[in-house]
Amino acid sequence: MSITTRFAPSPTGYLHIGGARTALFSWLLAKNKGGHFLLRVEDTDRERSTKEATDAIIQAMAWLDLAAEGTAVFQSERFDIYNSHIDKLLENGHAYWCECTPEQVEAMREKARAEGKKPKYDGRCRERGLGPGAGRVVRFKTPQDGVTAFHDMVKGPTAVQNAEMDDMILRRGDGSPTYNLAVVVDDHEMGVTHVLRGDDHVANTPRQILLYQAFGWDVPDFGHVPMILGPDKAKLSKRHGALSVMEYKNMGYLPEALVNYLARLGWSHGDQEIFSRAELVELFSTGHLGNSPSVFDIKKLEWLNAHYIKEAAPERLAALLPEFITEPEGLKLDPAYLASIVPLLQQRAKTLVEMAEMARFFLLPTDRLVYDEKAVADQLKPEARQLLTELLPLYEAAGDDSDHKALEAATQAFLDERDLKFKAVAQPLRVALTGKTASPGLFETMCVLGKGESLARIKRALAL
RNA sequence: GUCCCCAUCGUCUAGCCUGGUCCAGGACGACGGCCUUUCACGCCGUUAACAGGGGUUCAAAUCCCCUUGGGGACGCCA
Repeated sequence: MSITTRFAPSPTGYLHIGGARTALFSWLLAKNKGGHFLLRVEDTDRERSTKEATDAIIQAMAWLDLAAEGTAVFQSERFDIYNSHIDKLLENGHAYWCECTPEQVEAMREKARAEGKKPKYDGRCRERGLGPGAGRVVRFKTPQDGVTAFHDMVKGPTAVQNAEMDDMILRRGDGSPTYNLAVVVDDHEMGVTHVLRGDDHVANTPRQILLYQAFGWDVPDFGHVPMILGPDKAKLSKRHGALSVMEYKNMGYLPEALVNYLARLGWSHGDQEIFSRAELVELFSTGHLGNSPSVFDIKKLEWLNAHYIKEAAPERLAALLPEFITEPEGLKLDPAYLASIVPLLQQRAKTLVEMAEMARFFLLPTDRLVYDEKAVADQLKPEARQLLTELLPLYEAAGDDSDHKALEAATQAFLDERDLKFKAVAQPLRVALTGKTASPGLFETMCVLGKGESLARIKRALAL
């Protein structure tokens, strides 16, 4: 039998790391079983939900390649459906009208807290047989004894005393449905068979199961994924830095690196660290989801990103690079040129931001190349200048399409004649070509720059 | 406060269900080395954990209990 999973974010902000991970796990669970993955936007709270957030979430999921099937379900468009279901519960005696005000309920909770008990609504309208009325809410008649149990896909057998739960509100005073009601109705109507969500929802699960039972519906399988923590082991939050998935995009991470990292955070398959998307789909199972919270480690993400940068096609990276280049005016940014630079940087850059910085000296026209003062002072001393001057005709004589090996051989021969070590010219030449003391291989760099540009740079350096 | 959950190297984790093959394996990081025209890559090595205490057992990281520590939930938010 085919399964259906879903991701159900609330559009009150961007897609954050934790949400992205549950979306990924839900997506993987569906794909692993050849099932369906759906998206539902939980925007019943009109105050806090925005169109921008909805778009941002969908965009982030697309970036991670976690697209859902069909079009998203918007809860805000389904209030009539929820209300008709609430009516059914009212009719079959599983729900009742309550006229207590928020203040009164708060007072009850305070009282319970003061007595050292769990703060709950005390059920005082439960048997009053009230009908509809302005400002009145509909509450669920939670069984007062017994246990609600379920088998969590991640945590295993789980049970909650019904007495721990109070009579939750299903319909607010303004007529809008609440989260638990809407979720149950939608999951049922969307045919959701497996619900994978954050740990913070565990307490909702028994309430929702009670609703399924009141409706007489099949209960889906539930799984609760532990949270992601910051380096201080507290819940991951803004003060830990980037939370939004798209911020990682902007920091130069590749989507496959983030996906691999997230997959491995809380899930494992033996000792394997690197997973292609196909492997993830094939190997994923909820049985190997961990059940303790994990700390987000940017260093490991960086390592994975470096790995995927090395593996990526240069053309793809070249296409992504321009948006990371600061002050691009007057820079040489044509795709073919960028694609020739990228292979020299793939072994060196951990992010596209770094790659863009490293690429900069390639992109600047000769007259705008920035020479590091200390590098010039240290490396372009008179003897070094003399050598570069003598080297110039050698490079001028080289063919336009000389490969880097030929250039290196020519340089080596020049040095051999003078009984000099390679080191005698390496750093001076590097500074002349790049303005810096650190760069990709000299001759590869010269080949990418081209003969004309390389010569011009050496000449400019000699004139400094 | 009440209820629930969790607990292996600094971090992610394997192992735990089905006790012995674990003086606990892998990876990231850190540190050291090799390679080397710089920076990187790569390669090699070092570092470092079963939270504590009781049981059960011939044998416990693995099972049970307690303690401690951490987290979550208790909304007319989702």
